[in-house]
Amino acid sequence: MIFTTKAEYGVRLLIQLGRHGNGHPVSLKAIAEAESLPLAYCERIAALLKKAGLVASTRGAHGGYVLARPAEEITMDQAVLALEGAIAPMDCFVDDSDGRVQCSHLGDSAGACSTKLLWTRVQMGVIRSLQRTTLAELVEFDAKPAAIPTSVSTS
Amino acid sequence: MIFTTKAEYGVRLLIQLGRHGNGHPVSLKAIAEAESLPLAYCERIAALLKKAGLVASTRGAHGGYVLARPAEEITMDQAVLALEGAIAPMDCFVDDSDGRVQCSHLGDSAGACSTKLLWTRVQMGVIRSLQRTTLAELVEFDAKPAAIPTSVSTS
DNA sequence: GGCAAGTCCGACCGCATTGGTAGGCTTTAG
DNA sequence: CTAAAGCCTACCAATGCGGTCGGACTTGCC
Repeated sequence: MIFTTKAEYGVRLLIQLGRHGNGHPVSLKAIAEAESLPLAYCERIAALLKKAGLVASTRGAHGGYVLARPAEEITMDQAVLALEGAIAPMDCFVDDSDGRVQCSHLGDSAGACSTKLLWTRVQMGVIRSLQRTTLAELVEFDAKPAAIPTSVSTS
Repeated sequence: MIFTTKAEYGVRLLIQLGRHGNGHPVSLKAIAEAESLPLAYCERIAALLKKAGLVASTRGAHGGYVLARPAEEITMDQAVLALEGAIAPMDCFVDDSDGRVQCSHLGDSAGACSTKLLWTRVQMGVIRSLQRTTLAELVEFDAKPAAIPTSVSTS
């Protein structure tokens, strides 16, 4: 059970955009170098974020990307949904509208998914955790990493 | 972000064992037929559950599997951990002892994982959702599926 | 106008994992 | 002794992921 690197890179990308909170855009090349990520791969990820309306782009020379909204209004469930396609704990869950997904097993009377209850709870746990985290929070955490006692010790 | 079918099948398997709550063991063949799952694959999954001490097996004719503990004491985080290997939202999280996993990126001073905060929260959300669900609950849900209003409507 | 710096877009590729199968062993009730 | 069951190892096809390449198109700037 893991998110792919799309989510990881995409969130990192958003954080970088949040740090350079000026008006003028930041090029992907600069971000890719700062995070040491492959540029071509970042392009595809940025496309996902743009399609979801989280970032805006200006083309041509001195172009680049900007956050389409203030970092406080960007919650991580929007980001991960855009990057990962869906937030479902099991592949029998199919997208319904957006974010909210449901089990798509044969609903024929008896039986159904007995595991549906479990995966639905897990899904809600994930989505709520993501919703509670804003981009602004991550940007701030990135700025002063030593301040917060997260009980996650890096050996 | 999905669990594999190991988790799905494994939980289904546990539920079946919970339903036949008698003393004498149930053969995998019976369960595989009841859930229409490939038998050989179920064997490997049952091995995972056994290694984790969730089920006990008796070999030979009329043998099979039994829950090693009462269904009320089996929480889903134990099950999923046994089946899936680890409960980590990102593959840069490496297993620490069991269940609790941590980011294993280069901890060299500046930077570190700025996304660590996010994935840690998600991980906690998943684990808490799993811990709150016992096998007994799923068995009961399986018995009377119409009684609980889960807001998950099967169209 | 031309050039360089950017975003965009599609095709392609190696690799690891997943889901599943096959076959053969060992154990044990009847 | 035999059939029913657990066990165990090796194998295999398909999928998706991470990543690359090449080429468009746009645009500021000299």
